[in-house]
Amino acid sequence: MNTRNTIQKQVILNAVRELKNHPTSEEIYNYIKPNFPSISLGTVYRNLNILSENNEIQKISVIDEAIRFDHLPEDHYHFKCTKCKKLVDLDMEYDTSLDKKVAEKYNLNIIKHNIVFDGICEDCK
Amino acid sequence: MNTRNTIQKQVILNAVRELKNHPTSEEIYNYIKPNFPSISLGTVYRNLNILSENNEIQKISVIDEAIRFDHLPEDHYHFKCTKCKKLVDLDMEYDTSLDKKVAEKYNLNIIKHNIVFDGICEDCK
DNA sequence: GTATTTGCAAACAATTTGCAGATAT
DNA sequence: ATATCTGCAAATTGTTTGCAAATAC
Repeated sequence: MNTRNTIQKQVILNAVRELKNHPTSEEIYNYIKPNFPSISLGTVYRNLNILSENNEIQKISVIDEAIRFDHLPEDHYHFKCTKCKKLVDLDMEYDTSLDKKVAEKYNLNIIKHNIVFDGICEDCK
Repeated sequence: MNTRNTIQKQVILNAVRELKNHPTSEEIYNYIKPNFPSISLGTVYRNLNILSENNEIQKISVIDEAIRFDHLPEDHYHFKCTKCKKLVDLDMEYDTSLDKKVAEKYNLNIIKHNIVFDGICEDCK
């Protein structure tokens, strides 16, 4: 947590926030590069990991794709179009009762849950 | 779908079923190797992809880990221990009303959803 | 008989890492 | 002043692929 506030880190966090829709590390790098040509891909990877460990952004893993990053730090659900592969944040209430239910039924300490809906988006219908 | 029934494919499917707890490709390869020394890792990867395309097994992607394989072909929920990284099938009903709710609210064709609960398992408490 | 699959090795893609110099505190 | 971070390149990890020989149908 002893993490310094470098220009690179700020630029990377801004990029994730500006791109919004779950970019990969590579996409973030390409977005930044024109305005900050000296930045290196390694630095992007390192900072994305730090930012997600510090819960400023979230990592999302998608089957057969590179890791994606979500600018929203709080828990929420996602929709993924199986055709165009687009990933979308869903604006619906996080259901804490699910965590409680599973915790009781299986005697586990539940921290949170994630839901990903698969289907076809409006554009691909 | 024009897929031949080779010994390798049978052995690989059996391995996933016997290992049960969501092995990686590498783990499946290592499990098979002693009894079938000529098998190659490439063949394991190829067949795991074919088997999951044919819905005989499922792919699961876990953050910061290799793809894992689930011997259960039908939809179900998972628990992941954030300490020991163990992934567990949860025996609870699949909630189709969630799919309906999202489909209506966002005007999407929903095929299915996945839920992964994060927390600490009994062994790690 | 022939199209698919295999084993092998090389290629590829995504991510991490070691290091010497630069920078934040 | 010094511990952390950067850029760079090389290394590592997970996975795919091209090819000639083997095999399923």
